[in-house]
Formats: sequence, C-alpha cells, structure tokens
Amino acid sequence: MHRYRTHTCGALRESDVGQEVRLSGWCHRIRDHGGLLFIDLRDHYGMTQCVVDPDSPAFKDAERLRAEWVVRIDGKCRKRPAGTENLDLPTGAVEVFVTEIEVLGAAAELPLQVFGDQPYPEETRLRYRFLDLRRQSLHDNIMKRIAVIDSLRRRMKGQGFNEFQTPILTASSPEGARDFLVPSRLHPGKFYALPQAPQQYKQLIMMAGFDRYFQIAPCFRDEDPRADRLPGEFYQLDLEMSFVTQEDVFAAMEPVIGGVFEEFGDGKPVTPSPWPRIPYAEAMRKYGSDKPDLRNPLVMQDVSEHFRGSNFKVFARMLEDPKNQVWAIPAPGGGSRAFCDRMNSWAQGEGQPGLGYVMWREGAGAGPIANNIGPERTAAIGQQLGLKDGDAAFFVAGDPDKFVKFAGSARNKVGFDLNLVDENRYELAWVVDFPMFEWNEDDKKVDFSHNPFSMPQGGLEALQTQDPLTIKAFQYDIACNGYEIASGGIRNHRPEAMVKAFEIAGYGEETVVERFGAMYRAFQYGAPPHGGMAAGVDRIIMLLVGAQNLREVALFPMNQQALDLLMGAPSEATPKQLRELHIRLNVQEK
RNA sequence: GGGGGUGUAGCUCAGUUGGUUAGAGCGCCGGCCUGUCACGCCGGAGGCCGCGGGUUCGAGCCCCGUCACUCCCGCCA
Repeated sequence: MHRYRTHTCGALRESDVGQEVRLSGWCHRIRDHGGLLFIDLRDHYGMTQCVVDPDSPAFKDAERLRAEWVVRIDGKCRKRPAGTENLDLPTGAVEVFVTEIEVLGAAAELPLQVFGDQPYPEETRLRYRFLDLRRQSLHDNIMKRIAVIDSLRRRMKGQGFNEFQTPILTASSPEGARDFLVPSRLHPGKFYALPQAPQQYKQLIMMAGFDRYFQIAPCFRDEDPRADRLPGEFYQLDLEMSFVTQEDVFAAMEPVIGGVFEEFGDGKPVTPSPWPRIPYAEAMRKYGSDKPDLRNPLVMQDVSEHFRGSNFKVFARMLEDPKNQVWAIPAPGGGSRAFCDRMNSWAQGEGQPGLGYVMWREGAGAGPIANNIGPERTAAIGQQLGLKDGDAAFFVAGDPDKFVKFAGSARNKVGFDLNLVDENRYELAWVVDFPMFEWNEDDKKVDFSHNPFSMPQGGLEALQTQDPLTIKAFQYDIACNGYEIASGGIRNHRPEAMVKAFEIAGYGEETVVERFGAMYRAFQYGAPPHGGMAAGVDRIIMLLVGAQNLREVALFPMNQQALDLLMGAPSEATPKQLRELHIRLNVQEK
C-alpha cells in the first residue's frame, strides 16, 4: 500500500465499496456525535466522509482531531446507510469506516476558517494566503486561471504563433510607467530594469525574422494599484505579427479572446465576431470612456443648443465659450425626485458642484432646470433623447475634455442604479483610432498619447502636414464590460517616421538613438511592417470568475501598498549586500 | 501626493442622546450525545474598544493627531 494514499479524496464511488483504502488530506469539518464521529477529509480533488465509532481502534485518535489537521486514514470503503447519502458530493454515496489515523501535520487555531465563505479582511487573507488558497472559491479561481492560460496558449499555437521567452533583466525604458530598478554589482552605479512589457523585444523578434510571437509575459510597473490593476507585477498575453494590417490582428485575436470568454464564461452570451469597432472619439462622446461598458444601453448626447441663450444662466453663460458644451445622460425610469436627489448627492461626493436634471411627468418637464428653460426647450430635449413620462435626464456642462470622465461614471451609475445593465453577458468591442498625440497642459507641449511606437494614420506624410493633435494612430484597445482588457497597435517601422514622431513630441533624433537605440538600429536594416497587442490575462480571468478585484485571481498578490504580507517584501538589505551593490542609502527621516 | 470608508474577543459583527459589569454568532477549552454533512445540547475561557493626546464628573461613542487596511483621484498604454 502507498505510504500516503490509495485514492484521492474525490475518487471513491459505489464501485469501490468493500475495498481497504488509504486517504490523506485535511480535516475539513468534524462532526462529533459522541458515539459516532464524522470527518470530512478534503484534498485538491474533493471530499470524502470518514466515519469512526467506538468499535474502531482509531476512535481515541479521532476525538483529538481539529479542523485543518493533515491526516492519513486507513479504512474500509462502504456504502452509506440508505437515506444518508449526500447528493452534493461526488463521493456522497460512500464513506470510509476508519480503522487507523496518523496525524501528518497538526494545525494551530486558525486566523481564518477554510470551511465556508465568510469574508475576511485583506490583511488576514494575504498574511495567511496559504490558508485562503485552500478555500474553495480562491482554489477554484486559481484552477480556472490555469485552465484559461492553457486555453490561450492552445489557441495561439493553433494559429501558428510561437511562444518566446524574453529577458527579465533589461534596460530601463523612458516611456510609460515607472520602472523597477535592479542595481548592478559588476557595474557600479548602473541599473537593470524589469520590463514594463516585452514591447521592444517583441518588435525586435519581428525584425529578427520570426513571424508570429506570443508570450504569457510577466510585466512590471512601479505604479499605484487599483482594484483592476495589480501592484508591481501582472501578466499579459503578449503577441506580435509581421506583414499585417490592423484587420489581420483583429481577425487573429477575436477567436482567441472571444473563445476563452465562450469557453469559460459559464454560458453567458458573448459578443459574436466581428465585434463592433468604435472610434475613440465616438466612445468618448457616447459613453464618456475609452473602455465603454456596452451592457449599459445609455448613450449620452450633446444638448448644448437647447441651453444656448436660455434662462438657465449657469449653462447659458458657460456656452458663450465655444469649447464648452452641455451633455445629457438619459435616465429612462429615473424620473423620481428621490432618484434625482440621490444622483445629485452622489455627484457632490465625486467632487462636482452638483448634477442638474429634468424629470418628465404628465407630458411636461419638472425640476428647477425645466422651470428655467421653459416648456419648449424641455420638450425638445426630451424628444432628442427619446424620453417620456417617468424618465429623467442629467446634465453635465463645461469643457468636455475635463468633464467627460465624470460624465462617463454618471452614465455608469445611472445604468446600474436603474437596473438597465444586463450583468450576465460579455460585451466586447474594439476601440480604434486613438489619437497619436495629446496636449500636455502642465508642460504646455505635445505628448504621445499612447505608446510612441504606433504608426500614425497617414504615415510620415501626416506627421509632416497635419496638426499633430488631429492625427490618429493605428492604435486599438479591446473593451469588455467597462474594462480595458487588451491594447495594441500597428507599429511605426519606418525610422524617418519614428524620428519625426519624436520630434513632434519634442525629442531630437539623438534622444531616439539614445533611448531606443536597439529599435532605431534595427529599423535601419530591413524592418518588416508589424503589429500586435497585449491582453491583460489577470483582468480577463477576473471577468470570467466574476470577481471585483484582481487579488481574487492571483496566487500571491501584494496589498495596495505594494507590500507582500506573506513573504515580507520589500525588506531591508544587509550592509554587505549594499556594499557589493555600491549603494548608500539616503532615506528621508519623517 | 490628495480624498472617502473601515478599525471593538482568534474571526465576522452589534454596541442607543456620552452613563454602572462592552454583547452575539463562528472558532477555542470542558461535558453530554450512534447517522451527521453549517450536527445538536450544557458550561467555560477569551477584550490596551488600532495607537497617542484632548474635552468631560464620566469616552468604545465627541475633538485633534497618528498608524494600519481598503476604495477612488493623481499616476498607469
């Protein structure tokens, strides 16, 4: 007989009745009836009910057991008495009558219970992650993560993509996020950086003549986290293809991303291919977001004309500045004072002065704004938005660039609060035509708005002739249910266009050579047109398991302060380590 | 860097307008219990009310500060 087990805890069935078996696992739950004692023994594979009574030589040992002790039990598999079967367990037709118990690992009093699904504070969960991971929901999430990643690999390989590994210790790159730095021992005063993404490597792989690259790539960014942004490190399905247009990338990726949503989405409807393509400008105008939640049917509209010259002086005066507008968020079914007041105080909580609204009832508008602008204008607004009695609309005014984000979150709130969002579906869309550049108000200069490696639409000629702020890039995202789950672009593989693009952003050719030397050099020696994207693996899995937080789908995440409470990272270095690295600390005293 | 929320038993939480001895459930310890599967019943231990200061005759509750966790803004393709 094997030292630890003949079967796993999920294996025994009625066909095994009569066998002498050996199981090892955790005591999930113990029910001590005095003369009869049940142990639910649990391992990765499942759970088996084990029974001990005073006739068993193991009875005394069994009475000592507590939750989460690891034990080996020997016994006989037998059919449960009629009427006591547990249909909820695959092993529920049988039980093991225990004759011997060996304690393999006792457990101290638990800081969190493995049994049940009681909520626990993040700090406790992270410090005792190994216990949290035993709990069913996290355990299942991690197994689903593994299955999703397997499926992504299979789908990518099936399309002729090859999986590469790229360096983890690399050079700091000036674009994008803050780098994690690693001091060099051999080169005093110099540092490696952890890659924010294998962006340059994957482009170099294309220039090296490999055609289709992918990688489940670890990415490192030293930025503050969010619920949908893990601190420190996260994973991307990273890919790149040569000799492709934007449409080729879409065609390659829709079956991969859409496929995993169909495969792992518990049968929830998934947007069929081809997915909608929404220009960035349209997404911002209709949804107030570059990652719109398309489960929400609400579409915002510009209603400036109805307020221009009206008696609602706050808006009328704003509209005298041509860059200002008034947008309306329709709220079908939201025409109650209670709801509108609630939205108003929510807006104040968001740091807004308030949120103006009109309610429609008995064929006319109601509320302070309606009173000010009069019945004709109110009716015209209702008509434009397609609203009727019982509905409302909310208004946001000012410079759209400044209020659009707030308008977008108001649209979300109205949609969710009025139950207009069907949460049981996955709505996927491409957001395309991102602007190449944007105006940086702080520095009074033009910046790259996404990554500097994207090809401007119109190429070099557009860079030479157009107002930079009107140039669009071959740059695209995938939005799903309000999350950005992937981002990519067709790359700028022409050195002269690259130099020109950087010049517009205020960098000379010498800067390009200095900062992106490898790419610049590679572009000189025959660069194929290429493009690709990167999908957020953690975020996709979060959506698939229905979690609200990325920590629910990561094995050993850090907390919001980027501390690893389990391992105790980051930690201090010894004087010897620092000496070898030529580092002297200069920590500010508080 | 900024704003919001939370912090009371090992854990989840309750705790009235500031008023005597701070409670419940789960867990833990002891006892009873032969068909449970959230087993049941009886008893018990367990508290720097995050920490520091203040107001008050009196603070878990009010004020100031601070720390921790979390959500958001900034930041981040």
